[in-house]
Parts: sequence; C-alpha cells; structure tokens
Amino acid sequence: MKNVVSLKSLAKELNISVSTVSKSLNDSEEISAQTKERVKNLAKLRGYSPNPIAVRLQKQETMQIGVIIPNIENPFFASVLKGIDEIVSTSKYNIITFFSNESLEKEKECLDHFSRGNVDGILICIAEETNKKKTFDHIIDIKQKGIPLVLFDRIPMQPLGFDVVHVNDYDSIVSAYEYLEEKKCKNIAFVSSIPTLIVGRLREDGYLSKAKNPIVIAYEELSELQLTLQESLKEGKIDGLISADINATLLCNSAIQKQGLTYSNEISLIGYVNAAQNELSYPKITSIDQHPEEIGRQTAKALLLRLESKLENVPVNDIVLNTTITIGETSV
Amino acid sequence: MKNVVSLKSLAKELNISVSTVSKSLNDSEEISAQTKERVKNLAKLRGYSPNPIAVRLQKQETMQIGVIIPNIENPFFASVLKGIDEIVSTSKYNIITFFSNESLEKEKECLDHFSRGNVDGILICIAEETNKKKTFDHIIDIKQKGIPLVLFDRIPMQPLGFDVVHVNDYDSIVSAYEYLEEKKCKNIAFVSSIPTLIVGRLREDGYLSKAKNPIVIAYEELSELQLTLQESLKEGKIDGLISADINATLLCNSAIQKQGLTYSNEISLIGYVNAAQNELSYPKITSIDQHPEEIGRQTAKALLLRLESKLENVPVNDIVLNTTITIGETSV
DNA sequence: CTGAAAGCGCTTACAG
DNA sequence: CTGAAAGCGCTTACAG
Repeated sequence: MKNVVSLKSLAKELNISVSTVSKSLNDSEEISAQTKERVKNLAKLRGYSPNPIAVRLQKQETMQIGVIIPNIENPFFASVLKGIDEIVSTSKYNIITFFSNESLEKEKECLDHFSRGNVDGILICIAEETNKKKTFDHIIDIKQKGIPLVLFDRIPMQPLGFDVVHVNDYDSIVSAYEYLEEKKCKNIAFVSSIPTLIVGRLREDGYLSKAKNPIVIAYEELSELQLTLQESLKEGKIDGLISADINATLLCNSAIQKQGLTYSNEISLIGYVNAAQNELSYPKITSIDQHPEEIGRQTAKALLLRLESKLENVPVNDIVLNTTITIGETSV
Repeated sequence: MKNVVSLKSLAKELNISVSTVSKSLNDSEEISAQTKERVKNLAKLRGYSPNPIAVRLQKQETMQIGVIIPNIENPFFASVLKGIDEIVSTSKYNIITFFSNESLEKEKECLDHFSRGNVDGILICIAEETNKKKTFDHIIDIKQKGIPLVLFDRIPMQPLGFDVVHVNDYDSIVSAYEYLEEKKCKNIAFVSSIPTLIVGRLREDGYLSKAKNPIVIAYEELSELQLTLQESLKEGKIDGLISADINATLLCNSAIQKQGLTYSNEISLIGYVNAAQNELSYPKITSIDQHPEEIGRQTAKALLLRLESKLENVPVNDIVLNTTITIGETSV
C-alpha cells in the first residue's frame, strides 16, 4: 500500500529517462517547456512526491533540527518550544524533540544520537544536573562534529563558543526590586527553589546587589522551602517577596494566603509565573515576563542563520532579551 | 569537518570489501570471527557510526513517528507528550513534533507532510477547529497511505477506523458529581469553556445525566464565561461547581474567591487542573486527574504495536483509561 | 568465508 | 534538449 509512484515509474510511463523526469520536476533550464509540462502533469495525476529520505541522502542533509528540552512539563519550556516551532515550521526543517528530564546522562545520549548524523543543527537548554556538575564536554564536543548548536536560557558562566539566547536575569531582578521599592516595601526577601541553577544564581546576585539587609530563602526541596518561608513570614518583618521561579512564586502566594496576609501595604509579591495560567488565577500575581516564545523564536532564528550561511567564521552571537513586568494584584 | 568515516573508508583501510565490512558490523553469520574482530576494532577506533539516512533508504523505514499536538502550552498536552517520549525513546524511533495550534489548516499540512514518506506512524490529537467542523477526511485518507495512526484524547463520535486512547469523560463527571453529592452539595453547576469540544460535550452529558435541575454555564469566550459565572454565584443558590477544563477551573476558583465565598458548606469545587501547579497552589483544588502521561504512554505503545506487528488485520483498539479524584482543599 | 553486483530513490555533472 | 552513468552510504541476495 506504500506510495509506489517514483521517478522511475513516471519515466517508464512517459517513455523518457529518469534524469529527464527529475530535471523536469526540478524546473531545470535544460529541459524543454513541453516536456516539463508533460512530466508535471503526470506527476500531479499520479500524486507523486519525492522520497524525502532519498533526497536527504543525495543532498547530504538531514533536514532535521534536534531540540533538547530539560522538562516539557515546565510551562516556560513549553512556550519556548512553541516559539521554536513557529520559526522552524516555516523552514525546510523538521523538529526532533528530546527531553533530558534534567538528567545529564539522558542529555549525553541525546547529543550522541544527534551527532551520529541525525540532525543538521541542535537547540539545547542544558539539564539541571549538567548545570550543577558543570560538565560541558559533551556539548563542546559537538563543535568538532561541525554541527551548529545554539544554547538557550541556561547559559554556562564560561563561554563555550556557541550562540546563546537568554534574558538578563540579573537585571530582571534588579528591576523587580526597584519596582517593590516604589511600592514602599522596606524588607524585601528573595525566595528561590533553584539556588544552584545558573539562572537562579544570577537572579540571586541581582537581588543581593540591591538589598541592604538581604533575606534569602532558598531550597531545592519544596517542602523545606515552604516551611522556612512560612516561618520567615510569621516574624512579620517581611513586606515584599521576589520569587525566582514558578514553584517559588506559587509557594509564596500560598504561604501569604495561609498566613492571612493581604496584598496591600502588608505585603507584596512579584515573581515568575506561568503566564497563561496566571492570567486566570486569583490573585493574579505581579510577574516578571520572560517572553518565552520570543526566546524560542530567537533561538531558532539564530540556528537557521548558521545553517543557511555556511560561513564558519561568523562570530558567536550572545543574544540577550529583555524581560518586562506585568502588574497583577499582588502589589498595590 | 563532517564525519568522513564510512564503510568504504574502513574497507579501504582494511583492504577488504565494503560488503564484508557491513556484514561484520551487523554480526552476520557469514563472516569469520577473526574478520569481525578486526573490522569492529577499527570501526571503534575510527568512531564509525552508520549513516542513518542511508540505512533508512535501504530499509525503507523513516524511523520517525510524527506527533501532532493541538497546543503545547496546554499542560495536559505537555504531559501527554512526555508520556509519549518516555515510550518512544526506548524504541528505535524518533519523535517529530508538530503543533496544529488548534487549526484545521495547519493540521492538514502536518498530515500531508507526514504522509509524503516522512514518518512510519502518526500520533494525533485533533485540533479544536477540526473537532468543530467535523471534517475528518484528511485523517481517514491516512488509512489509504498505509501509515498506522493513533488518535488520543479528542475522539470523534463516529469511529474513523483507527486505534484510539482516551479517558471516559462521561463517567469522570458522573463520579465528580457523586463525590460532591457526598459532600452534601444540593445545587451543583457545570462550568465549561469547551462546550463544542467532543470531550466537553461528553463531560456535559455526564453532568446532565445526574443533575435534576441542571445549571450549565458554558462559553468559549473566557470573559463571557467569567461574567456569567460571577452573576450566577451572586444569586447564592449554587453550592457546588464542576469545571470541565483547566481554564474553567481557574475562573471558578477566582470567582468564588472574589465573591468572598469560602470552601466549606458554602461551596465546593472540583475540576480539571494542571496537576503540578495545583500541588503548590492555594487553595489546592480538588481535581479530576486524567493521568495525561499514562495517556501518552498508552498512545505510543498502541502505535509501536502496530508498527512492529505488520499484520493488517489487527482489530482496531479502543483504549479507555480511568480518571481518579484527587482531594484538595476546595471540598470539605 | 569473502566479494562483486544490484538496488533503495534520488540528483547532477557529462556526452551526445 | 535528452539520457546514460556515477554517486549519496548503506544492505543483501548471489557467486565463487
């Protein structure tokens, strides 16, 4: 039941050679208008479409872009992927998705698979474990294979020699801090469930650069974070919270509510959220918007640029995007 | 800088034929142990790995599975995709992801692309628009192409002749209704932002089968839904809410809070949520868990089964999974 | 046990 | 303007 229409079958039916059929369909200058016409008509009639695998073998291109996402259940990454798809789907490439599930081992396997000739280019956000262990050799190795690679969101401190796309995490938190200051907050604490992630560190640094008497509440273990947070709020000193990630934001709001605090002069909250969900939630939280789809689009564009201009000496690009603050109901 | 190690280069270096090299690496019985040894050693030394495109062309398999997701920003689908990945990543296949963004047109393009020899099998959840217009010809056409296809979640009323994986939406709501009855709710309303989706209709039907004096609040337009919902709550009659989708659930909770109602004898809420986010939210909403990852796993398994047993006469599978109720803080 | 040949479905110099 | 030939990198009957 497979598609049996091939160049060969068309050629036989038309009593001409395979090369002529191929050239006709590719609109080669070499072929007469009349022959092209005949070939194209029959091709359409028979529903011919070229075997993509054969074309790829011939062209020595896979027409595939490999994407490695740490965790697709994180809405930030889901939106980034959507942005990537938006750009890639207008190109000749397909997206092969892999999920590292934050595991270094899995990430290595993915890159290994990609580098065995399965993709023409790679888009990757490194896993949490990779981030912690600071093991980047498997990524650097890709350079030797000559496969263009673009890193997004979690960017190692030391440059690896690849294009990168990210937001300015440091400045984002500085802006958030300044925003809360405008709202007359005096004791602003920083809450994070990602203290070891690169982006988490940058955000913390941004906070520390502003706070005179810093209060950092940071645990990876959510239950621990929750407990400590509740304790800290009980003391009644804190009147502003900046949360460094989606989970921390949810816990902050939850702790505030449970404490019976109200979003007024009593306390304010700003943090990272899942934008779509936040829009409908109560209270709608004042948030730092990273514009994840835009990150995805820029990442994909950066790769396509490398793929199209085969120039090896294009300098490495460091693309920094701006975050914005979306006012909600948790800062009055 | 491309990988220049090929069967040919190995053969030349060993002074034997390409066929012998190929057979050795594939552990053919025909080849002497000694030769195999030599070949494998050199292959390892040179870091040889077979060109996947060439293998595919030869084997007449793409080793790719095409997945069409209506909206990756919906956490339900993100989790389904994770489940799919979990199973597929243990097979020889790769996942090609496409997002229809709920558009029939885009969906057609995806299927068209897939059917041009780009994938060996297809996993699809139909777009909202497809669902509404009840246009399924582009899906049915896939059967003629001989490409196995499995539908998940949104399953057309009339069987299309493909394997399907879904939950029992009707029964889920019946259970939810019965649960609220146990909690002494007397006036249970049904709130939906997906009145025209198949799953939305089934859920509504489940509700209608139980309610004596049904109150259905259903609008696709979220602002309209929100308004009507607030009006209805103001009347003070409703003491139980069943929400048919994530957005409706968020709006219900938001409306309840704004109304100043408390989750006690006053009112209860049960509905669909984003499980990960709900876990950390306040209040934690009592929810109907569809186990999306399991849906993904089952969907992928169903396809792999078809792909492996080339038998055409395997009867069509209708896999129905159970939902469960997770007790939260919105039903006391 | 090894290798030459054909073939998977295409494209593209090159001859005529 | 058309076609035969070689080749992309493999696999696999078939001969020897």
